[in-house]
Amino acid sequence: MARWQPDARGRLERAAFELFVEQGFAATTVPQIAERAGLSTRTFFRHFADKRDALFAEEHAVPEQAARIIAEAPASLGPMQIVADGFDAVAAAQFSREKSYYIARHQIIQSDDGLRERQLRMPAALVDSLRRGFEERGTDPVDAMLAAHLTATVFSVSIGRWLSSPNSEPLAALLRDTFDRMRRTASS
Amino acid sequence: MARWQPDARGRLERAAFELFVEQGFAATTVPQIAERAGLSTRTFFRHFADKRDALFAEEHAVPEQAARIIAEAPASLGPMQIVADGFDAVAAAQFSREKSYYIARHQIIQSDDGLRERQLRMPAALVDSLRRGFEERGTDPVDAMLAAHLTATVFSVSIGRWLSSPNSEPLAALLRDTFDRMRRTASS
DNA sequence: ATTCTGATGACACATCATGTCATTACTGAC
DNA sequence: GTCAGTAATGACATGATGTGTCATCAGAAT
Repeated sequence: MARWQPDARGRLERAAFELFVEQGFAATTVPQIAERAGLSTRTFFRHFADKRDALFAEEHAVPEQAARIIAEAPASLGPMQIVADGFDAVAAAQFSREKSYYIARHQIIQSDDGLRERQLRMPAALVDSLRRGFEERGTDPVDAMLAAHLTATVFSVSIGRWLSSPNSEPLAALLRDTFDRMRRTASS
Repeated sequence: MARWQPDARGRLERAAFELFVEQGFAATTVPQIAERAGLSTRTFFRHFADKRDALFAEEHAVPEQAARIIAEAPASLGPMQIVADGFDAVAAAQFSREKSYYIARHQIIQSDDGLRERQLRMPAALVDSLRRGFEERGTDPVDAMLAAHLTATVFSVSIGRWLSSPNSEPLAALLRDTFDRMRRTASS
């Protein structure tokens, strides 16, 4: 038998999410989270840089998948062609929990300034990952940065549309539609 | 004679900037900033929500000017036309200090995770301001959001290019060039 | 004169975040 | 088998952050 209960990080994540739902983000303290997870406060800070981080444990998944897709794309394709072809794969692989979870999480984030700010790191990390991927294919740095920003915009706007209603269209359809509208807007 | 020295907020801003340059952001404490400004720690937190905020005192200027430009634009213009016409005015009104100041400030920000995250609020606030402005003109909400993101992208990328070298082209030229390249990238 | 207002100081306090050392189970070499 | 090494955790101390509350005092309003 292991000395400690397994999955300390996961227990902390779940305890934090539960407490944020029950009491709100600002009203829950790190010692409370640690206690519910059966761990010490110090251990919480070994797994997360701060209280907000417990809500962003999966933030690396999208940038990592994006980097893989770009690295594996045929050399003949330009950045925006790769992106257009990748939407379905990302939509299928990410956001695999129940939609109500993402909506609840979104509500927590919107309730707190610090969390809203923290969330801005997600599109920023996606831009970074995309830009690096495009640059490694030889794309001009400015063009790579622009393509990265345009792609992150499509994701941000699509996810916003997806979360705006429990009955919205599937994310993959929203990504394609937002991409088309982005192109039309850019050339208007 | 006034009871207190004037411009407490400005003195705090300058003291903070000096100390960040001298010692680095992480190594300077709020009591140090307050002492150099001749004020109490409590007064610092009356003017700024946190230590990082002292570096972002001017962050409202660009979104406010953007809102004004949109509100005053002829009703016949679409969002991207307003934006294309507004670059020169923004470049002329903002960033009026010595360029070395913005480069030094940029270096401080890049040196600290918390500051990098804090900086992400600037394009986010610009997106918000632009989106609201476009929506008030009757633009479809999704199109307004997309036009806002595209515009913020042009600003972010242009400012990045401008700060990347002390001898870069003037910001206004970079804005126009980045805008054109963004349009080409979007339709590639 | 009196009252009101607004900025500041002083103090207390909870929380956050980190440094440091001890503890304990698991691992692997011998 | 034993023993040293490693990794995760606990325990404790501490500096920094950020806020609530009340007092103080100059100038404005009346």
